[in-house]
Amino acid sequence: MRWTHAFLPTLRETPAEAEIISHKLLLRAGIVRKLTGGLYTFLPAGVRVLRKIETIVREEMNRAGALEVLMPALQPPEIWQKSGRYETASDVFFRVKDRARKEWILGPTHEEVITTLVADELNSYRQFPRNFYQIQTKFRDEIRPRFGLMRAKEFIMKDAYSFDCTDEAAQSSYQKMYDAYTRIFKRCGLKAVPVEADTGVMGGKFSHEFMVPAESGENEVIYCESGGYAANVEKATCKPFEPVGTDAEAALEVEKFATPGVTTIEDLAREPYGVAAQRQVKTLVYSVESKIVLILLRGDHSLNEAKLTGALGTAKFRPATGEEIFEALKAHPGSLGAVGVSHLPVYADLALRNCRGMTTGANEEGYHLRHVVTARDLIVGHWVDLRTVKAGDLCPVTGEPLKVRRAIEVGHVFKLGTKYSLALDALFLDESGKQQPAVMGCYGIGITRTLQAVIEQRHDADGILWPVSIAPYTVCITPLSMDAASAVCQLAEKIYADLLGRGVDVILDDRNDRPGVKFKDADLIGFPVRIGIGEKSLAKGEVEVKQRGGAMTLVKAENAVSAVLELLSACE
RNA sequence: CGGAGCGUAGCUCAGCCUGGUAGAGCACUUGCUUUGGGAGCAAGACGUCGCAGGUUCAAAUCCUGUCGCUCCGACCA
Repeated sequence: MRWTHAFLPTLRETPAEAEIISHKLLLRAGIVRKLTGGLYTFLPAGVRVLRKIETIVREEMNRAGALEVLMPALQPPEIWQKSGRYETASDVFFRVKDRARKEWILGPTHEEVITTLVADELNSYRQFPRNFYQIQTKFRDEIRPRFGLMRAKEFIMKDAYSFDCTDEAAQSSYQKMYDAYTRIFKRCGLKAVPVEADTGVMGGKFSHEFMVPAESGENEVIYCESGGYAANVEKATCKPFEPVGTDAEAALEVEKFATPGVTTIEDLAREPYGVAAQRQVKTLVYSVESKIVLILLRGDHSLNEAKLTGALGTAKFRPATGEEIFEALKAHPGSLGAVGVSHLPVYADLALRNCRGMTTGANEEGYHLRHVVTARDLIVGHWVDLRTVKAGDLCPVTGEPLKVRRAIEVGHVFKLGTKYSLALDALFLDESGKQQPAVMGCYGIGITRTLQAVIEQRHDADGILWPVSIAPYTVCITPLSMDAASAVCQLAEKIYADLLGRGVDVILDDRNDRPGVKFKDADLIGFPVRIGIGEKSLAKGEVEVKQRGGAMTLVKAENAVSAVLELLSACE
């Protein structure tokens, strides 16, 4: 490609709309342009990167035995009603109506579609296992699109769906995808780490997210430096806490004491009371599908709503209002407690188990209760893990202190089980002639998000550092004169032709611009290798071969092509 | 949906407080010079100041409404 023929509109200044570095570089390097919030046009260079990522994904999916299909973006609401997600996922739907005023959904994902296909086409255990994948534009009515391609209304996703006859076979399908993902991100030049993840509204047994560590990431990952444990904060657990209190305290009776004006954990922790937060029981009141539920945590711990969703079996909950709380406990927030409460369901975090000498609200303004023994004084219906793990907690595997960092989710693998196959009748006859539901898994990669994540992870002060595998062009030739008669220009043309002949994605910067402009643009766009041809070095028969972000070497002009080919293969 | 900020040339922004002929830098066009890290000089083109009302002799500027964008939060496979 000749630069003058390519369309590479680089920006010297950063558009005001971009906040994070990858978003700024997407715009400055001429990869995308915004149409409106959450909707982007991919410019030619962006399309080239996108296609290369897709090619890597296709190669690895095919290698793992998956088969490519292409499903409609437009979906009928009926299949969503059948799966039960018409309600639970409705917030993300873009809906459209046809001329007969029938409603359609722009697909946010495709479990319902693929399961419908499988229900029709696969009827015998002999036809399994199967894994179908597609690369498709998905539509989600995000509450707040942000950071360019990171969270958009419309984005390109690779999703794969596996169907197996047994749980063990499904496990093996899951592992194949997990391994394929590891290879895909590596080939894209990304350091992505698999972490244990919450399954959320997808449902299912367990899942892993592939995370790219980045300050701008929207997720928090809890990890152990030993490498033995990593999980999304929504899912993360830690080594169990030792119960608070002593055997002597177990014998003390509950005692009400005056705490005028005390309404927070911090108030009670201060003098004159001096009750350490970990000695307190925090009482939260939630409205769960219109019913009031109490949630208890240690005073120094905080609630993890993802875990609460799992414990309750529904995501339809919210903190109760002041009126609801008063109606339920005849007390206001600040003095709440669960001692003696038997008329409401109580969910308590495991860290409270067998604690003694605890203090909690008395359900009476200005009073608290001390010497509370959780096993004796609380009527707990459900002991569950409800706590948000934080840095410094101990690793459940090694016992080392855990750390936390932010990350971008680029891939997610789920073991779904039979939720969708049962709902949408993806049944088959097993060897004994018995009808069984297919065991499913689903596996997503955000293609457009991956593109941006690469930039987020690979850049310097001058611009992007594309890996050879997905760079829009792998080699940029920068002649410092465009006088057609000059030796510089003629050599540049010769090397350009040679590299093209070798199948290299090469771009020749044939603009009649000053060298500074060419260097800045090449660095900004981030071609992995640049060949500089100028009169000075050419006088000695040499050209410059420079790796983006790396060293520059002088090579004999006649060896330039082989030197570049060698460099490219060393990069892969 | 709550909070904050911003909408003026293709881009970055000034002007607004204190109403009075629409500005700068970069980019663009033409010419000359320049040519190893975003050149210089000269000439030129580019705007219904987001939109709609209102106040006023007069509105980019003041008031009201509205739309859009960005950030924070809630939310989110």
